[in-house]
Amino acid sequence: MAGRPRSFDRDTALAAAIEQFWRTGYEETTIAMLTRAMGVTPPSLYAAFGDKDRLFEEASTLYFRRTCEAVDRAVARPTVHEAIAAMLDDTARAHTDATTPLGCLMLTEPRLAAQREVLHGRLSDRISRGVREGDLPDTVQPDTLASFLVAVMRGMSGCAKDGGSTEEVLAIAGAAVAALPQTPHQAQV
Amino acid sequence: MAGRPRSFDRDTALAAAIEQFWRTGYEETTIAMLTRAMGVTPPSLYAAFGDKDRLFEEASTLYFRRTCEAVDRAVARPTVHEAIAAMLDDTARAHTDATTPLGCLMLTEPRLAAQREVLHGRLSDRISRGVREGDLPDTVQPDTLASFLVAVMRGMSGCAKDGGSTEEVLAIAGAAVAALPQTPHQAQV
DNA sequence: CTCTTTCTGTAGCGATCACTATGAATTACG
DNA sequence: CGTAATTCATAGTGATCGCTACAGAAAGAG
Repeated sequence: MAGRPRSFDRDTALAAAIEQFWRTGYEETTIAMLTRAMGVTPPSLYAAFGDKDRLFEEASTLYFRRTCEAVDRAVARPTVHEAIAAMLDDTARAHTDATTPLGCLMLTEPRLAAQREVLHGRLSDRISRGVREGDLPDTVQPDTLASFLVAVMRGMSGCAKDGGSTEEVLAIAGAAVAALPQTPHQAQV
Repeated sequence: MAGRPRSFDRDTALAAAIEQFWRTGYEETTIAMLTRAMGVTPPSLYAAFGDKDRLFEEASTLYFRRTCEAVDRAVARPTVHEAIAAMLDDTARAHTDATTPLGCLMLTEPRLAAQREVLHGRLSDRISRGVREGDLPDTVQPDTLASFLVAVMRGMSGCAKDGGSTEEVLAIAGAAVAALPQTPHQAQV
């Protein structure tokens, strides 16, 4: 059951597909764009990845996994304030990174609401822990603060897509961090 | 130089076009969708509005004018905090209004960055006035706070488009309002 | 070598894209 | 009325959409 071997690297092609979807979104990305970006003809694309929907599914899932890793790394900081500051700082830099498309696929693509829901849950969990540990006043509603943070990151992504500089997106992140509720014992800087 | 009169109301058709672009964005909106929504055949559409680009231009400009009026009304409040709170509250309700499409065309559509820039400028001006009048500490950078507010509103629009409830979007607005810098003489509630 | 299997590029499928040629229909003017 | 002007609906245009039939090419198995 052997046959002619594939003439391209599947992972490399998938990475190119991620970039293309990232740049132009699901709907505006055509198969022609993908085949050009991936260096593959249509039949090879369909044989290796199924159809456009399944390719997007695979691409966005891999993108999501990487994003989650980055979020987890930031969120592992000892205090909530450090965690959120690190996450927003990373986010601002990633959204304006010159080596990748602008903004964030997960935050931008309409059909990835489920991924955003997962992100929201992770943030909510981290915030809950912060409240338990006294980093935040217990008047804070983790769900609400998590929604706020997702909204801010989405706004940062949009700003980056509009051509906003790293400094401008970082400033948005900074404003959000400065906005976090402080516990009474913390100094207001 | 008379001729057969137009059998549809141009303003009504334009309103329908606004709704359609609002719901599905420029790129994903097809002429077929527009003709159906507007109750007009393609030749009539092209005769009355030019091509798809010019129709979108006209539709988005009218949408923008209305949005600006709402923003101006909110921003006219005596203090910056009231102004921003009113604007974000209105925004949250508008984004989840059941009688209109979800979210905000101006904040969502990639090609309307120029309109967002104008909104940013208005907010920046209002914030500058607030700093001059002592509503905000003079450490506040109007540009940055305006960018932050635009980002939050964009995030609210995205949340609404994802199906978020009025309460959830209002909560984001509330979190942003609570985040506004206070002058020393103001009580921290 | 042949046979089977799998991948390759070419070329094209029907559907839909934005857009329009055409001629009948409907008005005002004389 | 007749004529000019304008809009109307029908029925398409070529281009591109996602996707695939087909036949040749490249591998292992015998």
